[in-house]
Amino acid sequence: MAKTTDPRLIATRAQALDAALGILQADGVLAVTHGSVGKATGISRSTLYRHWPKLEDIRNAAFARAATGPKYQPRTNGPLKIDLIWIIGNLMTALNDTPWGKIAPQVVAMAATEEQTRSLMSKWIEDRSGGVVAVFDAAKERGELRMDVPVQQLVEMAIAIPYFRKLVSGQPLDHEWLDTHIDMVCSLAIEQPTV
Amino acid sequence: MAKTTDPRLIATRAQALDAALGILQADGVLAVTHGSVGKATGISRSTLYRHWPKLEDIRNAAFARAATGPKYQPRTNGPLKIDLIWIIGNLMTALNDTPWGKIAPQVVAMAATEEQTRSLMSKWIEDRSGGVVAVFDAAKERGELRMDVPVQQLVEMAIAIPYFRKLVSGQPLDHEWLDTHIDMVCSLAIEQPTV
DNA sequence: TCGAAACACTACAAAATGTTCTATAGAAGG
DNA sequence: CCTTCTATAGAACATTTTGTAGTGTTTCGA
Repeated sequence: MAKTTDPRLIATRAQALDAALGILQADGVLAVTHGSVGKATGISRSTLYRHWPKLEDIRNAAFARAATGPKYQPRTNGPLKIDLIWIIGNLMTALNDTPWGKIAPQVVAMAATEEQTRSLMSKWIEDRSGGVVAVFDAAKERGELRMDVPVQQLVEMAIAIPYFRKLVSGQPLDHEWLDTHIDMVCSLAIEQPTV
Repeated sequence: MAKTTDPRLIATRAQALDAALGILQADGVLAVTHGSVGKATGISRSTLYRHWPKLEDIRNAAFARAATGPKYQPRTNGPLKIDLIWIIGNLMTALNDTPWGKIAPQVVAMAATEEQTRSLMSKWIEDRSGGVVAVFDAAKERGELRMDVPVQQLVEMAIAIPYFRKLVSGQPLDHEWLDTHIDMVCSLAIEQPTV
């Protein structure tokens, strides 16, 4: 909260949140408490309470830490298919291999009852979909897109399906899937040549 | 567990699970405990412990109770668009207006760490997608479908997007959305007339 | 060097958790 | 109607967790 450059403070927070993130991935958001983080790190509970007075605080902070990562720069040179494979491939990697992917179900659940968590999730989704919007907008500018399908709907489709597989159906997100997924999106988005 | 016809037992379980479901919707899965359910119903903790010895048991039972509902009979007469509006409209209603929709985020989270919850969720999804599969299969039989898009992918697309809106993006599932969504699915699924 | 802040440690009250025991009330069957 | 079995309520208890407060020590920054 209070901005400080004190290295002790910074180190403590980083250490605590790393541990919290680990617990989050291993045992779910229920298991993340001042007590469990203290036990995992050796940081005393009183210190943790001082940093994050409420339970949601430390949990949200752990979520936020998971959300930090490289900013994804969309390719928008075209053609659409290549750009999409790039940006959705990045999303796929994030869901498969980063902490965010592992804790996504926990975030979704807590977002249902916690305003702060919900805004954190919205922000993450917005960042992601922003890249995809850019890709489609560029394609539209190049005249690659059909006019009768709104961009927003294409974006939602491109993102919703990998999320659904990750959160709900549990089906794999691999390169084979990625290809067919992108093909589907493209066949909907691109002006069909009159055969 | 032990099958009994004792009306006391049946009444107690029903009462407890109804309360658990209410707590689940109001405060999330964290809040569902033997203590909270006991306080809400007047049932003593010892009784609740006897019915559901572990915490996950009572939570899973509440989830299962939320999943009970009318079996959705898909229309498969055709045309595809009408059938889809029916079946996806039903899904929309379920997500909007039934307990399942309200607790879905909690189920997703617990499924990440609890095997039993995961299988419960899978079953629900399977039931749902089964209806949609039937719709597309019937359309295929009627020759309404393009041959180059696999049915499984169409099903996933039809279902994933409403789930994504419900769980993640928080955008509304209303009739206006339903129409555009179905249009999109159809335009992908149906043989385009050569204009 | 000195003050301020971060930290560890302890103590403690309150609540929750899980288990066990007893007594009572209701159900089922002869 | 009587007997047996089972479900339930309630109390008691140990254990753990949670939240707060106070004390002394260490470390940072000026």
